Amino acid sequence: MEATILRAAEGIFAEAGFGGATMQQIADSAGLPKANLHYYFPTKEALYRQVVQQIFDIWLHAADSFDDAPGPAEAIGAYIDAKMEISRRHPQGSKVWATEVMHGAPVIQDYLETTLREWTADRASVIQTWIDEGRMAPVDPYQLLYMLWATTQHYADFGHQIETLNGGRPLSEDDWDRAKATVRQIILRGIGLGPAPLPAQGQPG
Amino acid sequence: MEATILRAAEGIFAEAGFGGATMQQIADSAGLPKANLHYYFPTKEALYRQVVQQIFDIWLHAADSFDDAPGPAEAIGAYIDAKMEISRRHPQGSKVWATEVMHGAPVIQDYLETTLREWTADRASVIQTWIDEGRMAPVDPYQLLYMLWATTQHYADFGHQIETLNGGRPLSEDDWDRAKATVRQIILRGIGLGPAPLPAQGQPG
DNA sequence: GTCTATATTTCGATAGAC
DNA sequence: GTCTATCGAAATATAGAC
Repeated sequence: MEATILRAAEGIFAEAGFGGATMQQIADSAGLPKANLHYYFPTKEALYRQVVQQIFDIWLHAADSFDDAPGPAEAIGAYIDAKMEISRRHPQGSKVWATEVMHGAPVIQDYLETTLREWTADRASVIQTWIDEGRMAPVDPYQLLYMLWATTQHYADFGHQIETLNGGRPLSEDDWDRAKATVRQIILRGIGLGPAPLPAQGQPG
Repeated sequence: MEATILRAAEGIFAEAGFGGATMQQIADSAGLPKANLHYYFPTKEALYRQVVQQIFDIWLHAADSFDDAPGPAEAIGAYIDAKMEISRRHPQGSKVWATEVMHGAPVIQDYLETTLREWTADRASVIQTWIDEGRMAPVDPYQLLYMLWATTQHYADFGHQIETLNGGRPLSEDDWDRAKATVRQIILRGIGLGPAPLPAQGQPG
């Protein structure tokens, strides 16, 4: 029963944000009277907190793809694939997270300052080691991580815009494959792990 | 007077979203009685529409950097710089736009289907021409544009998260320079317009 | 044009029967 | 555990004096 409510709440919070969502909408979406929500979750904020926490856990699990790889190309490539797949399968959760952060993380600020900060520092350290060993191009590890998050989550958070630019149709299987491949290709080549660049050309002007 | 209200509204809408923002908050932020807002803007939605439209115009102006350049490296590099600068100077506007799109663009769907669709198709066509002429690596132009939007706007939309991971301090001048340089470097090298990749190495496993 | 006061609606949350 | 009915607070929007 909690799961039913959480699923409905995730969708409504993603569509309307915390302030815009109403308990009535969530109750209707879950097919329950409004009072039942308050039976399982004392307040609207408690329900919201659970929804955000769910998404945070999904993010953290994507780290496994990163940690289990032998080198930078495999690690970052697999991480991109994992994050893209999450954007595809849990777009609503990603939107709830994005909205929460954009509003200053009033509910999950403590997670940002503890779990996420440690997670990020650890991976940045691994990336720096690869750079020091000459296994990838020297780039700021934090900015690289931000780019990975930005590019992959964009397909969830801005999915509506992408769908509109795709002729109003959801991305097909092929569209998703092409998106994944392009992100992987540009990022990996961008950090020195791809094919050779084009030969220099004279540019007018 | 309209400008004062719009400036205050942008901040409140960015912090709380459309549903979470109240006319009272906007009035307080603007230093006006609530009734005056309704004198200049008939409804909350009309005020919100103006705020979103303002941001949309700022986005479109960033296209000048793209259009005025002689080739792909200059065009995309200048576009990244322009978009990063917008993220720095107008982070609230970017957040309002992001929230609007995440909620399904209920107010500006027509802009997505007309102006943005045409803008995107035009630039994708230019990129495809550069690819056909061998002036940059063959990548899906739409996915490249999405990556440019995602990476640059991330610094505005997720600015709070970045600031938290930056030790709770706003990005310094140097931080912004490093961010800009990293994004430019990775993207440009990622589309074949940078230095050579690292020599292939044996990877364990 | 600007303000105070208020009408009207809708929200989150609860009471209490079953 | 589940429902109907409702309370009290807060929201948008307006009326009307100045």
